[in-house]
Amino acid sequence: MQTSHGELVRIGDLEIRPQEGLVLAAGRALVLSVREFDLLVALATHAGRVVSREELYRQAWGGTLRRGDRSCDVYIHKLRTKLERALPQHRFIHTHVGFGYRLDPGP
Amino acid sequence: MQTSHGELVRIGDLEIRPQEGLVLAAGRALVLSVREFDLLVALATHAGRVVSREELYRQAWGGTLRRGDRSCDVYIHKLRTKLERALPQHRFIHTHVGFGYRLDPGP
DNA sequence: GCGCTCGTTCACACCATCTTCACCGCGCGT
DNA sequence: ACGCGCGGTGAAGATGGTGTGAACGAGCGC
Repeated sequence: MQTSHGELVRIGDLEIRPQEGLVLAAGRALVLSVREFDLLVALATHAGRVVSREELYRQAWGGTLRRGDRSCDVYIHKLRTKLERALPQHRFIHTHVGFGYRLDPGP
Repeated sequence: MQTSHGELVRIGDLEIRPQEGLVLAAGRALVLSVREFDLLVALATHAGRVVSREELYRQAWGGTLRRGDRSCDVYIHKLRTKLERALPQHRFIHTHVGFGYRLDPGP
């Protein structure tokens, strides 16, 4: 997938710069792998809304999510870990069982 | 049942987004299970009118409601609980004994 | 080759959900 | 008062979805 589209995005204390492949958490740079970054961008472009795994996979991986493929879940976990370490006071990625995930800066 | 059809629906302070499986109560995301969500959508598509259990079951579960099946009642209760917690000043789901339920934003 | 990161896949644990059951109270007719 | 139908409510058990750590191999730079 292309990671170079879109403009600067702000989600709470998160600042995503798709053009540069850079994420700032409260001003500090977050070290993300390509997949992690693409997944975050996919979530961010639908911020506040619930996004299905299928959609996330399309955007971050490209192609169709095969049934049984857990890559998406695993990377959600990796993202959560890094976001939580960077901004412990927030909860960004919310699970909606049976629907997907939602990016939203919680208290 | 399909949960992906239909446009945005507003019932009082409730905002239902069938496409996403998301419900906003006064702007805040409401966490609903798939069944709860489908049931709410079923009620919402007939908002203001009394809907029979049979009809609700058809829409939210698919298939025919067997006599003795209380699933519908149980999930009405779960929905009520969550709606009441989110918007205590409203009473959304009204029981019409012998007929069914009606979704309506009360004071 | 060696060490490293990354992406994928697997296995297992855990938790939300769904169904069903039991029991309760209420209203109604007898 | 009694029985009965109806709906409210809590809980148990089964199921399935999700969280999470680890193993594995590919690729890359040294």
